[in-house]
Amino acid sequence: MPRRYRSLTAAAAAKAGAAVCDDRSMGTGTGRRVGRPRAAQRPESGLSAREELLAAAAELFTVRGYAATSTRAVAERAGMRQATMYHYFGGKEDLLAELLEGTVTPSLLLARALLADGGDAPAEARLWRLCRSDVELLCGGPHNLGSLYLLPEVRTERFAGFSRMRGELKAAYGRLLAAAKSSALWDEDELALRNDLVFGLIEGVILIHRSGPERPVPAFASATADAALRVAGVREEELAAVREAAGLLPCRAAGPPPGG
Amino acid sequence: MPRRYRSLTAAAAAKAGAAVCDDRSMGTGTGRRVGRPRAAQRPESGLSAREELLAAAAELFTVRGYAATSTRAVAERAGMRQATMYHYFGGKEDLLAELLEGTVTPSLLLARALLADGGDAPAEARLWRLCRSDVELLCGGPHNLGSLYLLPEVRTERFAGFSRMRGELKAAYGRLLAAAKSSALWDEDELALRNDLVFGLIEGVILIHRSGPERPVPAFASATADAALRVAGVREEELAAVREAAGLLPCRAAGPPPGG
DNA sequence: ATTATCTATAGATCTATAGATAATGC
DNA sequence: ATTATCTATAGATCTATAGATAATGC
Repeated sequence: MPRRYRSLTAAAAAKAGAAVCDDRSMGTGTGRRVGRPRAAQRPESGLSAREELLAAAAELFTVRGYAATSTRAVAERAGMRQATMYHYFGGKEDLLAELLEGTVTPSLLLARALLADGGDAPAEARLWRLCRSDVELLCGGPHNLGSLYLLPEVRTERFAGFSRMRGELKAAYGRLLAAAKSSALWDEDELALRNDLVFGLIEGVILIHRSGPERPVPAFASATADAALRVAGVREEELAAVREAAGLLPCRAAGPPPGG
Repeated sequence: MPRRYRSLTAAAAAKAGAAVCDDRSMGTGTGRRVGRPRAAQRPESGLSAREELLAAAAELFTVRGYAATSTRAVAERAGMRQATMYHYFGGKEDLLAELLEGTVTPSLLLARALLADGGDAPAEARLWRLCRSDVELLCGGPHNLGSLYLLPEVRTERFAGFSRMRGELKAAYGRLLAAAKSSALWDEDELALRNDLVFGLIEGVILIHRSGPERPVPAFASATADAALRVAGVREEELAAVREAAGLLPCRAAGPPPGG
């Protein structure tokens, strides 16, 4: 079974897979494809046209900016003419919505799993794991897709689905925080404050990471998870035990822990 | 002497003051102003035309997005026609550059002052103060100008001045961190890592703050500074002393400490 | 005379649709 | 017949400039 959601492109592929289950639209090696040939032919990328569009959008939206990227720029980077994009997506907003949901989905699934059946592991260890995975997923991809979270357009109704998912993710951080021993004496306000601080750290670090990309992502993600637990009030001398316990957590419902 | 840089508009005013020293272009109460009257008259705002443009740009760039905001939208929100904007600014980029530099300047000035003559206060206290002021300045204004830092356009040559200032600010965080006792045993890599984590926390918290604006900004800024010191490795039982020492630091070269 | 504004517009986009075309599938 | 693509384009922008105009200043 192939690893899912390993990179952002893979996440997009998994999402696309729901709509396109057979490989009619995938390149199958030879040029034998249904439909009029493209005007500008390029070597097979191995991606479906839909995936090529998402990959092009991911690059252009993060490098040039969403509003500054035209549908023509996306389509031509994906190897087709501007109008052809409308065969796959209703417009630029649909591309953005799919990219956003594709990046938050894996973190959200992990968060749900950690809340549901991580009963035996301490909440601190589960929080550490969620922090590390979140940073690893967003810093591990080729583009800084986390920066798209802040687009003004995302506040509009069109992206309510994504906003809801992101809110649920933040709430999961809050629930793990509330279950940690370090929060035993906090009132409701203090809990909400620490929730904002931990979530702000994770998102901020994801955004800033591009300034020092020479650091290996897994080590950076672990160090960020350490920092999040410090903000959560875990004491320095307890951190090693938390990391230890987090290493024993399963990745999802089944399967070996990654990086082990 | 008026307080400078208190709000973003004030910062813009101080900047504009360098070019326009007399108040020819300010409304003086009556409608007696040089030049053709505006087509759409509005009540006097008390701001110069230049400041009205900056204020309009701040609102529209943060709410709708930079690339999605037209020069026409900025000019008309400022109460003038689109072409008139070019009398004051070379284009949209000049507006953005001035907003960016106006927000980073006060933090940078404080950082320099804390590095230069904070010799008697411990580095931890100076770092705490810098963190608090940085959050207070950016969260205290009416718009989320911090989100403009992440615009793809800011990476271009046009904004090299701002990028340099922001780099200097980050370096100042790093120098205070290096001078703190908690960093005594760190190697160079660990120091760079903590620098990224602290800076990421501050910027991330600024960006995320809008989700819970019911919290008073000064308390939030202090709590964020606490969190930054936890990430810097300061132990829980030392935090109160750091806050105490930070409270004794002067605001700038002269003048009473604010909020005292 | 100087200044701040206006109106008008050329030229360059950009989005979304209509309708044609060149493949494969049956 | 179905599909994926193409070409062409209408209509709606948006930027930056040219040149006119309506105030005050001297």
